[in-house]
Amino acid sequence: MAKKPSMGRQKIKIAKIEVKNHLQVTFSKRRTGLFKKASELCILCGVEIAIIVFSPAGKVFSFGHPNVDPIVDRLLTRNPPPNSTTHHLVEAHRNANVRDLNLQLTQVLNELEAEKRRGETLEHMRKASQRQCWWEAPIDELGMNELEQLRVSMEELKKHVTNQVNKVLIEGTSNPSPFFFGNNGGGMVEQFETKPSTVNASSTTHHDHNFSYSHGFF
Amino acid sequence: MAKKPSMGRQKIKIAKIEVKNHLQVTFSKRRTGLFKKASELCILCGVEIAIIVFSPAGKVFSFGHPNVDPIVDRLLTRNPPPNSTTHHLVEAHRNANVRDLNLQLTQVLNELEAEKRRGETLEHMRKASQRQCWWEAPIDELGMNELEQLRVSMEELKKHVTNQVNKVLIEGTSNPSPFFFGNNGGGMVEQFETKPSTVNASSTTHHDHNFSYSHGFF
DNA sequence: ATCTATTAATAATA
DNA sequence: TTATTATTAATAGAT
Repeated sequence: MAKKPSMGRQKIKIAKIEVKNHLQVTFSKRRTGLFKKASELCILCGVEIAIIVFSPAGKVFSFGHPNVDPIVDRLLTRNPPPNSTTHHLVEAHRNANVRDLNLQLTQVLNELEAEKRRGETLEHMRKASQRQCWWEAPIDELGMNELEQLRVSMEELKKHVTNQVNKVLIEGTSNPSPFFFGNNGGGMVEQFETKPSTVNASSTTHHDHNFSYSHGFF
Repeated sequence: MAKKPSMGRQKIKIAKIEVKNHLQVTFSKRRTGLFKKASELCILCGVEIAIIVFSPAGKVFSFGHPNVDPIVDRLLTRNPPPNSTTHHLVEAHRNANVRDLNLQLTQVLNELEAEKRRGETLEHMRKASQRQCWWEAPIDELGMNELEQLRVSMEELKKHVTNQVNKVLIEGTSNPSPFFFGNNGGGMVEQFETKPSTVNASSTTHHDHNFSYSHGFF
C-alpha cells in the first residue's frame, strides 16, 4: 500500500493555540528552537544573553550565556519553600519578568538600607547606654576611680531613695516604718552582672548547588 | 544582460565571526529573528518571556512579554545616577544578566533577613535591659514594691562594692585608708552624666536619640 | 535595506 | 518526549 505521505509543514496563523495538546507540542518545539537560536547568536557574535520563559504549565525555562541560570530553575523546581527567603524568591519568580525583578531589587535594597540604619541606631543606643551605665558592668572589672565614683553615686542614690521612700510613706497609708540601709547580705548581685543575652542569629538560608534540568547548551 | 544569480544562503559553521562588519550584520539579523521567534512563542502559547541581550558593542537589547523592556533600556541609557539606589540598579544592570539579578536578589534578601534579625536582637536587648534595669527608671515613678527591691539591691551592691574596694586596696600599694559609706550629702550626681575616662571615648559619633532611660535618673 | 538561493525550522503526523 | 517529512521561514551573501 502506498503510504499516505505527510502533508508536511503547513502555514499557521500566529494566534493563540487553543488545542491544549497541540499547544504543548508547539511550545516544546519552539522553545527548543528559540534557545538554539539564542545559543547560535551567542557563539557567532560573542554576546551575552539571558532568557526566561514562563511556561503555560507554570514551569520556568531559562537560557543563559555565559554559565547560565541554574539558580532560577533550581529555586523554582524545589518543592516546599524551606524558609521565607526562598519562598519569597519563588514567589518573585512566579510573577516575575525582569521588570518585576528590578522593582523587587529596588524595594529590597531600600528595605535593607532602612534596616541597616535601624540596626545602627539601636547599636549606638546600646553602646551609649552601656557607656553611660558603666557602673552597671561587673564590679570586679572596675578600677579604683570607678569604684570611688560608684561609692559616691551610691551614697547619693541612697539618699535619694530614702527621701523618696519617706515621701511615699507620708503620702500613702501603709507601712509607716522607714527604711534603713544595713548589711543584710542579700544574694542579688547577679542582677548587676546580668547582661542582656545576645540572641544568636543562626538561621542560615542555604542553597545547594544542584539543579536537575537544564535547557540550552550548558 | 543576465543577472548573476545570488549563490543564495550558504551553510555556515557556528563559530565566532571574526570579520567585524559581517558580525554586526549577522547580529542584527539574528537578533531580530530571535525576538520574532520569541514573540511568536508568546502569542501562540500564551507564555511570558523576557530576553536580554548584551551586544558586542555594549548596548543592551531586551524583549519582553508582557511589558518588560522599556524600563531596562531606560535605566541603562540614563546618564547620571540621581541616588545611590538607582546607581546600584544601573550598576547591577551594567554587569547583569538575569542570573546576576537573581543572585543579587538572593543576596540582598539574605542580607535583609540578617539585618532584620540583628535589629530584632538589638531591640530585644534594649527592652530586656530596660526591663531588668527597671530600678534605673526615675525613682519618682516607683512604687513600694520596687522601692523595697531597690533597697535590697542597693545594700547588696554596697556590700559588694565595699568588698571590691578592699580587695583593690589590699592588692594595690596606694591609699591604705578604707572606704565607708555615710550620708555625706554630696552634690555629685552630675558625675553620673559624666562619662568615665577609662571607658572608650569615641564621642565623635553623636546620635541624638531620645533615650527615655538615659540621663538623670536620680 | 533588499533580493534570492539555500539552509534551517517546524506543523502535521505517528 | 522523539522521529519523519513536506513545507514554510529564516537568513548568508551579494547589491
